[in-house]
Amino acid sequence: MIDFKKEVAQLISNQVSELTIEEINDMLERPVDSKMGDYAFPCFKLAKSLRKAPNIIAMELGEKLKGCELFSEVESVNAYVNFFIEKKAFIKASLSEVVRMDGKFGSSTIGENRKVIVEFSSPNIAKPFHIGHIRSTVIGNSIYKLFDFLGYDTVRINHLGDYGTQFGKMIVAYRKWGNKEDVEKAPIKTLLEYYVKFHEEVEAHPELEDMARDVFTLLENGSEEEMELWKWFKDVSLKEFKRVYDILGIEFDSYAGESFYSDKMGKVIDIIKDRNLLVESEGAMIVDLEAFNLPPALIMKKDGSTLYLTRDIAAAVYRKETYDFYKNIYVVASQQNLHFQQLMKVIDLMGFDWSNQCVHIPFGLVSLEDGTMSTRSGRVVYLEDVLNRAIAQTKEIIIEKDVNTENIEITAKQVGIGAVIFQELSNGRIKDYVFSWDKVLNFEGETGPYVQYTYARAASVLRNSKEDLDKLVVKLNDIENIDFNFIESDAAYSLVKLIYRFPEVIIEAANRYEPSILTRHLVDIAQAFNRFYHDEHILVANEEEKKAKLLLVYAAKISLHNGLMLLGIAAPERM
RNA sequence: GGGCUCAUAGCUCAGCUGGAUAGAGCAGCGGCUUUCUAAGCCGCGUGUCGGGGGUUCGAAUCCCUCUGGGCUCACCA
Repeated sequence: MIDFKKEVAQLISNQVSELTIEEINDMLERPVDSKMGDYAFPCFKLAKSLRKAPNIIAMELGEKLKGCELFSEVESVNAYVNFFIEKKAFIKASLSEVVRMDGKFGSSTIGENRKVIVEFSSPNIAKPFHIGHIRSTVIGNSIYKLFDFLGYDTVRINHLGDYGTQFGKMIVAYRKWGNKEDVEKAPIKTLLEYYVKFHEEVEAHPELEDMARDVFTLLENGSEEEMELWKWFKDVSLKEFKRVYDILGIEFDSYAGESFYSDKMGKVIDIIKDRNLLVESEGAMIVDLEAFNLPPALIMKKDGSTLYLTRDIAAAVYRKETYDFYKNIYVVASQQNLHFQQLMKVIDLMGFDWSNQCVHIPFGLVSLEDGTMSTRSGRVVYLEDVLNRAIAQTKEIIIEKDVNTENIEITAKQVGIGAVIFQELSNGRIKDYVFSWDKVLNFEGETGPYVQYTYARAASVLRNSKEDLDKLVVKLNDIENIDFNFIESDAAYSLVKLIYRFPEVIIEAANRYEPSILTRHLVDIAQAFNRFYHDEHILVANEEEKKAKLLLVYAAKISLHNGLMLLGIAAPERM
């Protein structure tokens, strides 16, 4: 595809020797108002070296650049030189690209032969999968899809919280107050009750803590009875988690959680020792990070058992050895910023030059209207409930609107789940937010259903065109014979512009690990499409006009489809 | 107290590595369906961009400082 920005930079570069083409490219911007042009070059920086007023420079430069074929107009306004791309060339370049990519529009091979690991979701065994977990799950899934679409080899890892003293507590609690049937009926809910009770009882009976620690030590040493219970807890929990993943359509390549690394820490500790990093402090073994303005990293407890950080170091080393990753991405809450700073610093000090290939992608906290979520106090909104309620509401709307859809169940699921995921990916990751039923169940405006609806509209137009879709695309392939005059209106042209930018938006979203950039762009495309759809009639009698417009609809439809897919959202053909 | 982070319209938020009059959605009011899906489209905004300094031709954007919220700081994960 023609990179129009580069073309502009080249033109200017021919006239301006003071700046390199890269510098010019960086300086080029898109004017706030498209009436001012497609690209703008500000001349302020040249004022010093040319010893002229910026507006004079702009005027002179503008004169020299007039009359080149890719640009219909070059205009100087104040200190800016504004470029208007020749519309037909632009439309042709944009839409040819969509057709050429044959459904894969927006994808790339820039990541070829590079392995990217995305660790995400990572819930704790025997704890509820609540609304707080949606962030890592959905953001991580989208980041995975973005990298996958850009050609990277990807590995999705669910780093389960399946290890630690908490399981000592759980086993003690189960033995004291539990019974098998209850757990089998509602595993996580019941196990959580035991866990809560443990914390209540421990106030009056502090010896329970010691029991829990002892039991965990037994578990760590592979004691059969404890292992069996732990395995059971894990199995029933995973079954519940998978139910949620199925609804969301999310899969993992590996469920290697914390316990997976329990036998891989000795080696890591040896390296730390060999490097003279391990020092004793208050009975525990630490790596002193004071020189880096960080609190000490605890490697080993007084009693010799390891900690979360130790396991994460082992996990990183294991992953490097196993996958030889180009990037090792952790989609984990911002609460753990310090943890990851320490993790990466220790890896660095251990002499691994790949420590900077590990990247923590933090996100903000979800709280409830009555405060922070707390599993121990039972103040929690289950993710599964949110999803089911969104599906139920969608079903009501479908029935009320009497939508022509083959299968209400499937459509309701696609739209309901889409609404929840889209809402989650709408804003910047780092922001904290308060969960609100009103918000997730609102389907108007900048929402998932709005984008899906737009997609369904486009699909409907193509259906109604009475053209066989496959044949249509082949026909459209004949780009030379399409008269782009018919899609030069403001409404059509602004849609083309957004479609043109779609591939670069995907790259930016991946580079910044920020799916919301894509989410926002999809809303823009949907808005532009709806305006076009409303203002102009597509299935007109004139065959030439119809052909041009259908090509645009087709391009919009593919963009929306691929965009939604990258967010982990289905694109329904009817709704 | 130290570190990290956030603060933009009534509410929820965009605003890319500084650039031309700061933008959406929601809520509110008013329009638009003999025409391809009204989950739609169009119109209506007097914002100390938290306050104060600084850098710059130019700052919501970069630096400093203050205020306010969130997270976090040794044997949990």
